[in-house]
Amino acid sequence: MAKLPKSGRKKIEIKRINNERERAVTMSKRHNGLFKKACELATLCGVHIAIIFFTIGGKSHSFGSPSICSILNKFRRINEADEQPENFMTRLANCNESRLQELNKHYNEISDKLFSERKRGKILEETLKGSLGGKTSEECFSGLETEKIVKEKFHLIELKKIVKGILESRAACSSSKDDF
Amino acid sequence: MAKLPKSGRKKIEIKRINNERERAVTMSKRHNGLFKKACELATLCGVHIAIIFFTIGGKSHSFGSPSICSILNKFRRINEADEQPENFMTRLANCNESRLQELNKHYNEISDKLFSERKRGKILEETLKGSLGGKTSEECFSGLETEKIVKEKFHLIELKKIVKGILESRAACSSSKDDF
DNA sequence: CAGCCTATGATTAGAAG
DNA sequence: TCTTCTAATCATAGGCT
Repeated sequence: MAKLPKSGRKKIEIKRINNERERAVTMSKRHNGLFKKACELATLCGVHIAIIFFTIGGKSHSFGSPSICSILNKFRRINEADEQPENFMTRLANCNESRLQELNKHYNEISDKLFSERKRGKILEETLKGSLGGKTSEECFSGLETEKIVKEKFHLIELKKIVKGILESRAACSSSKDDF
Repeated sequence: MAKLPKSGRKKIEIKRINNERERAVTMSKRHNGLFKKACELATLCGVHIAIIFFTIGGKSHSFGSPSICSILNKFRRINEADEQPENFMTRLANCNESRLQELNKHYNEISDKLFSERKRGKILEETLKGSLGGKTSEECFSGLETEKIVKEKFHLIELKKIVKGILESRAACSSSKDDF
């Protein structure tokens, strides 16, 4: 109570919280935050949105604007329009599913690393340039030139798009223009 | 060309954005933000979550962890208890299929790029160290230490394994676990 | 679990490419 | 559409009630 308010937010790693109590608190906070974001998105952009989630304990929470049912029905109509389901494919999809989650995580990691590495390169270059008094760094060593870096960047973006696409396509090969 | 941009974030009212272009931009940003939040919630708290939304234009986007259909099925079972439509999983699987091919290719590319970038950083560091006369680069800037680089390497290898695994599992995915 | 609090990390509005 | 940049707003970890 009479404690000095010293604590502030700290960076946390995005991985499962094992402490039950801590996890519950985080759940509660982020659950509210997520629904708030969804609500804002619906209002700002006029989208129809539904969110459903189940906690470890099996409780379900949902959010829907204008209503969950209308959205789920619409979703079902679109996706049921096709042919016969195949258990094999279903399993395949589920299987890939979890792997894709992993993949996405690893992708984010590697993406961060590349970013850090590039940033570091920049700092190095700046420092070097400064300490050499005007000489461009290219004159001092052979490495990747700017052009190559730009290309890398391009590939990173491409990869990001693909992963994103895969993750989004889980339900409806998304971004499909369905008219209804 | 390179003018310093003086703009910053401004408070906005949460109401429908009428300007189409502006709305699209906001949509894109907040869409990403929302899915990211959902992903974090799923990871941190182990919840199963699904998000579906439809834009004004009729495009649909979705997110699901572990998978949209498992969550919808569960939800439906709770609310109605009827049949399960998994037809679209077939399309999903086929969709992921080709994307995974792409992904693998791009992964190899980005892998190389990271390697090059790291190499470049090393060269820069060496050069810098030399030109500074003995001072270690750590004294001049913060960057990735060797240990971290090793870890990155590890992640890269892991990622590669995962991608490979996915590609190989196409025909032989045996285990599925839908614990609902 | 829900609230309050603060310092700080994360997100994003606005402008431009 | 998607990225980049900046600066300001927003969300939230950790602590306590």
